[in-house]
Amino acid sequence: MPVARLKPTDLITIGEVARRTGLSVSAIRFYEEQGLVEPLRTGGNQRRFLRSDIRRLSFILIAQRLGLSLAEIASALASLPHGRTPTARDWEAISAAIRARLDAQIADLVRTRDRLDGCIGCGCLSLSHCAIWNPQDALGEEGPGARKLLA
Amino acid sequence: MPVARLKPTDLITIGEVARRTGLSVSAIRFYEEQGLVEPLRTGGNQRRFLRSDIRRLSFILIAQRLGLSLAEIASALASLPHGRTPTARDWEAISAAIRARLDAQIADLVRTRDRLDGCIGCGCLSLSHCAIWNPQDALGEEGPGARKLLA
DNA sequence: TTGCGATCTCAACCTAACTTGAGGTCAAGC
DNA sequence: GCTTGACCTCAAGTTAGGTTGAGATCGCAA
Repeated sequence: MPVARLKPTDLITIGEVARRTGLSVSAIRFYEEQGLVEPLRTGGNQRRFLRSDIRRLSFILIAQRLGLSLAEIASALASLPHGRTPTARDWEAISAAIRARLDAQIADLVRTRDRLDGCIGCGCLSLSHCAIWNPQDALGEEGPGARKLLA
Repeated sequence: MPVARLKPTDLITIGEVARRTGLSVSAIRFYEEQGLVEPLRTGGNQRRFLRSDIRRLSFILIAQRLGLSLAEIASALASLPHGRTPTARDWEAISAAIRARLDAQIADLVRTRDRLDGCIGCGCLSLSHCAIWNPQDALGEEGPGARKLLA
């Protein structure tokens, strides 16, 4: 089977990629530095991207939007064959993990909100018996570990 | 009316405050630097906290937990009479705002999750008609502005 | 009065995700 | 062939929320 040759028109400059993805040029360069994309180079050392890179970058934006860090996205992409942009099947696997994460975040926020509501109602602050001031259970974790609240 | 004198036993060292709040000593110093607490000083320049400072710090922890930045917390506390720790009434006002914020966050996450579910089901990635790849409406904002997704 | 743990200040470092600037090169149109 | 806008690299800066370390001082208790 003949391998399709790269027509010059298939190669996209970084500015064009930026325009099409909404990313800044510097962000794209940064993503390359992080190993998230690997553009080709011209003889003059300028980056040239493939169409699939745009999808790849869009995927990164979405995954980021869903709460993954660049490091996590990188490792998700790294598990795919070199240079491949996720297919539907890949996406299914990745998204299942993301889904679990979203569920947890939502549950956590809802729990917090309920607690807050209770607190507004009870008008405490007199402390020592307020759910939000005195959370026994793990209130999720987004900082450096849970903190004891209240002296 | 006689002003209550500060008995030495009412003054708390930073280490003690750390123990009682679960904060690190360095975090407490950092909070002072940010204007969130204003401990007294001994003749030897060591910090001495009031009991109310512990509540104040606990309030900070809770507000942080609820998603406020230190800057926001600072401005919330700044609107109170100098050095006062929020009372139930203050708390009610502040928490109403926080509540709205939580609601928005939850709604956003739920919307995202639903979208993700649709996407898993539709098995797309062929793009151009996928809700998550093509979000028209504002997908919330936690970065430097919304991005166009998809080329 | 001496020992020593707790504190002090100040500066530097940390992560994440980028941006900004300086100084230099590429490439396409006229 | 020249101009000009787009690109290049590399270093440093940014924000948030702190931590870490050095070197000096406090203050309580024996």
